[in-house]
Parts: sequence; structure tokens; C-alpha cells
Amino acid sequence: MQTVTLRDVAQAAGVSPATASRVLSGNPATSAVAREKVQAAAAQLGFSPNAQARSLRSTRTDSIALLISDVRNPYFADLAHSVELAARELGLVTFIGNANEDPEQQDEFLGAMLSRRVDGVLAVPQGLGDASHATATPALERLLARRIPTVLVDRTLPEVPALSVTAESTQAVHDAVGALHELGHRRIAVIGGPEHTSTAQERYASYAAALQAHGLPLDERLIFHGDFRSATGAEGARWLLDLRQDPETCPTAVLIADSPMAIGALAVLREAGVRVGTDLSVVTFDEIEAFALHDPPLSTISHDVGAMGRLAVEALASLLNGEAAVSAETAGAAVGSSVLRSEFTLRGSIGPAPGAPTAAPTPTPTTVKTTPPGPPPAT
Amino acid sequence: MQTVTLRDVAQAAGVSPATASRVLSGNPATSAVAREKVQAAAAQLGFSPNAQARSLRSTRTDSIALLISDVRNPYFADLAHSVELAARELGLVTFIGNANEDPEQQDEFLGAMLSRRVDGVLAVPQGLGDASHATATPALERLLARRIPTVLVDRTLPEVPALSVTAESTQAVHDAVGALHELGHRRIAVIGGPEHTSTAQERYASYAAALQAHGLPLDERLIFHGDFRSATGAEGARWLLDLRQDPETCPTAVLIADSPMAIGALAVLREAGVRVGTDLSVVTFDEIEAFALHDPPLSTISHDVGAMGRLAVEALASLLNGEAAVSAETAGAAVGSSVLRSEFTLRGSIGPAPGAPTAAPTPTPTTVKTTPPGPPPAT
DNA sequence: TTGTACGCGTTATCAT
DNA sequence: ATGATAACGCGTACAA
Repeated sequence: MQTVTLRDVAQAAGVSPATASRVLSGNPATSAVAREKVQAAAAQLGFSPNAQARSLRSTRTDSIALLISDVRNPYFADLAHSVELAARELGLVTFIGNANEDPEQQDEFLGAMLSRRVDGVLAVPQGLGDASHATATPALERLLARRIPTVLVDRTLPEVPALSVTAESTQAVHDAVGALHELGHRRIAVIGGPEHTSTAQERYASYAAALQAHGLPLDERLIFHGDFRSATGAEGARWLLDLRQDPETCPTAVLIADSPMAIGALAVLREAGVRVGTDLSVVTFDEIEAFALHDPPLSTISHDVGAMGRLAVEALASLLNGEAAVSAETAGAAVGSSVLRSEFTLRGSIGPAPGAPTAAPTPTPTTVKTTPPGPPPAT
Repeated sequence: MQTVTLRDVAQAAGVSPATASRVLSGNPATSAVAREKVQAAAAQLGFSPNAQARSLRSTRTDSIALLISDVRNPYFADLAHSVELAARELGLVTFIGNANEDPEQQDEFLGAMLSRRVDGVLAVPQGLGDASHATATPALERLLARRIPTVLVDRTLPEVPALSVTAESTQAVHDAVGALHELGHRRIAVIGGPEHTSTAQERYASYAAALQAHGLPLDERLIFHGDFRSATGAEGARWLLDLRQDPETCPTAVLIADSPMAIGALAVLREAGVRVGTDLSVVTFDEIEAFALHDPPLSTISHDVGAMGRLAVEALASLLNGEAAVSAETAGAAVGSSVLRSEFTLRGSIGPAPGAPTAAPTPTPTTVKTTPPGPPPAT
């Protein structure tokens, strides 16, 4: 691991370290001769600049960190992909870190990135409070205290003043519940996310609002709290099967708050012989490629993850350029956040409610976009 | 972004920078008083050591890089997860990078990691040769030239002497083809991977060997070359549908070389009304959670990704400790590599060949493990 | 046990 | 256009 330094290159090229540095970092104040000699020497010696030393002087590292909450969730994989692409466009390298839905792991990664002086951070944050209003973890606090350009993505922490890019689903859930209602569904269950995340909260709230708007009662017994991972989706499905034993509470439809839970739940339902779209209508949040495996096609509530990633990078870039320094001053909660709108897509996993008295003919609600399933285009 | 330095901490604690440094890096030569004062000051000021400066002197960074070829491939997401866990166990932070199946993007990431002086690198490598024997990209070459501890995971590059952890599937494919053969299948198609990857090569070779072992002819017309991504899986399925028009070449079964291609292909097949397991038997490589969405359950050829990740981290750790320095000396090809064995799992996506004369009763091959489908346990 | 001084590899500044 | 020199933040040999 003998290190080739700038001095070595300079010496080999017969110039001073300063000149070598200028050539290699594209400083225009160089002669053609010097340029050639230095570049040849660098190539010959296999020189790669020591970024540590470099950014020790220049403070820029041309890299950002992306903290996601679960690598194995396809939704976040998609997010990572779009962030990386957008960042690359701007000449930034992205370091992906996985919090694994664990505040400690989040802080380890953030700490490491903090030490490495990344130019900025994109984070799907883990909060710290057990209950309703989660606060920032220590590393996150330091990040903000140090005024390191930071943008929260997908989720927010209510008490943390930071730029954010999120999605909201009130209208979409309203549409979904409306479609179900028209088909005769009256008891719509939810397999939801962990209550300490803003996304889960938002989805519960949209659900409650939609029920009310359609004149349906909110029944706490129809709500299952999962953790956004497949195992609890499966649990939720078993809970649902139990619920269906009792004709009084028996739900005829279910909303599932993310794709891993949907995968877990649908596997259990199929094993139990429940026919999706006939015995039970299903709407799931997020839209991932693997949903193409399911028959009937799944009705979804989703937003454009690619757009979310790009927006987040844009927001971060503007912070990096010091543009939005003002908004960082703004006290209070959400600071200059962008919100994407989710959309409801009606597909075959929704059908007439089993016990309903001759439901409406065919489900053709006009407010709702109907997209054919099938493999999405390549990128 | 005012930086809190060690000097600031020292000053606040009323000691010299040296003492502060000693305290914060756990040097035993410190007094209890100093320790307390320094730690208090550090906490108070929110000091986080500048890793750049630190490793400029000390060379260890307690971090490794993991380069994967496609974040959106669930198989690699699983790999990333297991690597991260194993590394964490050893006190190492993992930086995940995405090559996106693109040598250039690989080199950008590797270059950045090289500059950041990670202690070691785990890589699912992109090769450079267009055809049969791919060689290392420039960044990969430098990595090895600099003798930075490196382990190739999942794939190898034939010409690159490096430790590797891979899987092999000869026996598993033999079992799969055997099961199909018993059920009367004679024309088994393949939707394979890009020929420049070692995994795709290995799978083609296993396929050819298995055909021969079961007395079936190798027909080039039954082989489709994809690129491990879903779009080409869909293409492959369309190609397969065409092939089925001609009764002479019509395949009754297909092997798909990875899960994204399987997702793409199965969506097309379903849309075309082809009944998997009845009209067409399907075996797919890799085993991902989302496969639980498919009915009938998919027969798979897969290995333990978790184990692969752990093995890779172990191998890297031994290099970090200088243990395997010897093997790095060994000239020639594969150096001290581990190879995992894939297994075939028979499930409902396989059935009797449509045109076959009263096939064997029920498929109960003794050499084959039969696992019920369903959601895997949580982690 | 503690402080002083130097160097890690690079770039910015100031001369020339 | 180029070179000498200082400084980035930290660890450590050496002296005290």
C-alpha cells in the first residue's frame, strides 16, 4: 500500500508540487508543457489524490450521504437509485447508508458521514420519541447544529426544523375509499405503519378523514399497527383473518401502508384461500415492480419516487450553494418543504363487497385514473 | 458550518490539544481529571473528530465499501443488508455504492472510496471486456495494485486475482432440469444474463451440462441473452411467446437467470394468458420475498445470500488483519475463494409438459428438497 | 501524566 | 506560469 503522493508526481515530472496540484485539479494557470508532463507522470505512477488531505484544505468533498431506513424495502431502493442519478448529474458521489429502522444504526452512519465531512445529507430519519411526536437523535441534532446542509426525505420529524421532501395522500385515500364505498364496502380495515413515523401518521389521518367524508364510522378495531416490514404484514393478515370470523366486525376491504407489509400479508391471505378482489378487496401503498407478480393486479396509492429523489437532491443542491440559507433561519417546524401528491390507481384487487346488496354495476368512477398493470419501462 | 476542532475542546477543557487527543482516542496515559474535563467539553461543544485529518495520520478508518451492481435488485439489497450486519458486528461502518451495472459508475464510486481510504472493499464487480473474459476496470486495478484489501462477491472477473465469494449451481440446475425431464419436458428455454458476467456464464454452463446429462440436445435457439434487469426479462418473455408459435421449437419450460428478469417475464406471460405451471413451467434463479406474490409458487434455484454476505465480510476481515497476506501473493486466477452451493426448490410453477404422453404420476424426485412457500421469517 | 513540535498530502496565498 | 511557504485538524515522538 505504498502511497504515491503529489510530491512524487511533481518530482517525476520535474516541477514543483504546486504546479502538479494545479494541473491535476484543472487550474487554468498552467502551461501546456507542464500539463503534459504532469499528467504523464501521474498516469505512469498511478497517482490518485488523497481526498482526505485535499478536503482538509478545501472543505468541499463533492459527496453526499443518503440515509435510508431500510435497504430491503424496494421503495427505498428506488429512491436511492433516483437520488444517485440526480447527484451524479451534479458531480456528487452518493454514499448510501442503511438505518435498518434503528435509531442507533442511523447515528452510527450519520456520525461516520459527519466525520468524513460530506457536503450534505439526505435522510429518511428515525425519530427518538416512542409515541406521537418524535424528536431528533443526537447525531441528527449535531448535523443541524453544525448547519450541515440537510434535507429530510419521505418522512419528517415534527419537531425538527429542516427542509423536507415528502408525499401526502389525503386525496388519493379519499378516492380509494370512495371507490370501495361505491362497491358496497362499509368496513375497511388498515394494516398501518409504526405510529412514530410521519408517513404512517399521515396515512392514518387520511384514512380517518376519508371515512368521515364518506359517512363511514371510524372503528379502532379495524386498525392494525405494523412496522413497515413484511413480517408484520403477515401478522396483520392473520389478525385480519381472525377479524373476519366475527360477522359483526368482518372487514371486506383492507388498506396496506407499504409494499413489504403487502407482500407479507398477501402471502398469508393466499395461503388461507382468500381470493383478493372477490372475498377481500385490497389497496396498497407504494408501487413497486414486483407487484406485477400478483394476480389480480393491485390497486395502489403511490407517488413518483423518482421525482421525490430528484427534488430532494435539488433542494440539497440549493442549500449547498448557500441559496436557501435564509430558510434555515426560519424558526418553527417545517422549513420550505416540498410535498408530492399521491395518486390512487384502480386495478383488479378491488371488487364488489361480498355481502353487499347488488352493488353498483361496474366500477368506473370518473375521478380516478385507471392504469393498466404490466412491467414499467426500463430506466 | 463553523467547525469545532480539537483545539477548541482542549481550550475549553483547559488542557493541551495533545491531552485532549489522548482522552478522545482512548489513550490510557491520561488522568481521570483530564478525562472528565475533556469529555465534558467535547460533549458540550458537540465535537466530532475530523476523520480526514485523523486518518491522514493514522490510516485506519474503520469503514469498508460495498459496491453492488444494482440497488434495485432485491438480491443485492439482501446482500447489502447481511454485509452491513456482519460488518457492524466487527465495528465497521459500511458505505454502499451502486454501480448500476455500469463500469463507469463503478469506477467513480471506487475512486471516491479509494480517496477516502476505506480499510477494505467488497465488490460485485463490473468487468471491462465486451465478450467472454472481462478484465478489471482502471479503478479496480488501482485498488489491487495498491493492495487494498478487496474481496469480490457474487461475481468474479476471470483474469483478476482476488479473493472471492461466489455461488455455483451445477447440481441445482441438474436437479431442476431432471425434475422437468421427468415431467416430460424436452425443450427447456433460458432467459439468461449478460455474457460478460461470471454468474451468467456459470448459469449457462450449468444449463448446458444438465441438458447433456439428461440426454437433451443443446439448442442455441432456445437461449435468450438478457441483462439481469426486468426490461429484458419482459423482452425475453415476448421472445418466448414468439418461439411458442412454432410447434417445432416450442419450449415447454423456461429457466430465468435472476429475479428482476423473472418479474418482467412473468408479467408479460400473465398478460398473454399463459398459465405458469400448466402451459409453461418456470424455474427462476434467486429467491426473494416478493416471489410470495406469485401464484403458483415459483420453483427456484438459490443460495443463502445472508451466508454469502457474512462469508465475504469474514474474508475481508482476515485480510484486514493481515492474515491472508500470503494468498494475495499467489499468482494466477482465483485466490482463496469460497464457493456456496445453490439448491433447487420444487414448487407449483412446474408441471407436466403440455404435449407429453401421460407424464409420470406426481413429481416426487427424491434428490430434491421441497419447501413450502410463504413469507420468510423476520430478521 | 502532560505539553511542544512536527508531519500526514494537499491547496491557497503570495511572491517571482 | 511557476515556486516557496503556510495552513487545514489531528496523532505522536520527544522532552519535561
